[in-house]
Amino acid sequence: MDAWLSIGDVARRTGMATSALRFYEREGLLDSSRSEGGQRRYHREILRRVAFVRVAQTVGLSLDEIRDALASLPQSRTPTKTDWAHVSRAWRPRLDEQIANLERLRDKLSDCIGCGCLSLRACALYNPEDRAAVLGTGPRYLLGDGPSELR
Amino acid sequence: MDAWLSIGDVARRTGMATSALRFYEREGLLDSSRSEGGQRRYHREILRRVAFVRVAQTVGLSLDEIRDALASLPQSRTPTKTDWAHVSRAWRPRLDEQIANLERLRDKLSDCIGCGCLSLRACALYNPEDRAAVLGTGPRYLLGDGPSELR
DNA sequence: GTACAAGTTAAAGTCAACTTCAGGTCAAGA
DNA sequence: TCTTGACCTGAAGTTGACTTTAACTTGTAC
Repeated sequence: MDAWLSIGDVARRTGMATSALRFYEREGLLDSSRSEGGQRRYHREILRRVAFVRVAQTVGLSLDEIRDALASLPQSRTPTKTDWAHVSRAWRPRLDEQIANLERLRDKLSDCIGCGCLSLRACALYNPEDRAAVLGTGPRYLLGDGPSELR
Repeated sequence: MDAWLSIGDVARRTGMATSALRFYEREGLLDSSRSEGGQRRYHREILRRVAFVRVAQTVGLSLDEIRDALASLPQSRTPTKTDWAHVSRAWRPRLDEQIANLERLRDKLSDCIGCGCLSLRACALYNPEDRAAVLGTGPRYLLGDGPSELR
């Protein structure tokens, strides 16, 4: 029972594809040491880090934003639960805002379906401020389309 | 004051780029007749159709889904307000579900930030069912990044 | 000691929804 | 008539987050 994890181990335990783990490393989100032969060897701490990335994506952060968030963690020591809690606290208002946007959209929609207008600027729905109330740039996953092991 | 609209007219009046209008036509979302010289000539009805597409996108439908929705409109006659209202009525439960997903995510997040866990499957947040609660595949627009005229 | 699963890389491919480009043609006002 | 802006097409490019492929190397179980 070795102390390190191979990339396959991490993939199995996080549900990520190995290609995604390598990609995250290239993107500076993850780090690894290497075996003599050049294969990746991970510390268990990596599991929490991957979990953080996954959850952050679910909340709607881009990999760039996640990288920044990870960079704000203490470099000198292994992050504690408190450290993780601290960085993820910023997500809450973000979610609140997304919810509020959707609710406004829903309410307008109720009005506009009633009148059947949908007529460009006359209609409150046809408003660029509301665009991307729902969508953003982010992971391509749809429901039920996550990493294979969890499917 | 001609009865038809050129692609530029439609672009100005809907806020879409002409390239997007041509793209939608290739994708079977819009239709046009042609001038003698081969330029697109649109009926005023196109404006409502474009509005429908835009609003449907805001709600989170893919162009594929929008095409299907448009196909369900009466073919033989020009759609009435009631027809439009009918197809867009299906959006409401969709929005409700998106909002519910986000709210569940937010509540879990509150719990999990409290405990600072974020520890893979032990944590309620690390759950593929919740993936893409926030995001979907859709337009690349971000807030303030809509068609140029409306910017 | 050997087979074979698991790992390595760089580069190219995927997807959705468009935009941009190159190289032309059309149409409307002076 | 001429000029110039608007329009045409097909093909290639863009973005983010990955996956796939090809060609090769490592590590481990028997």
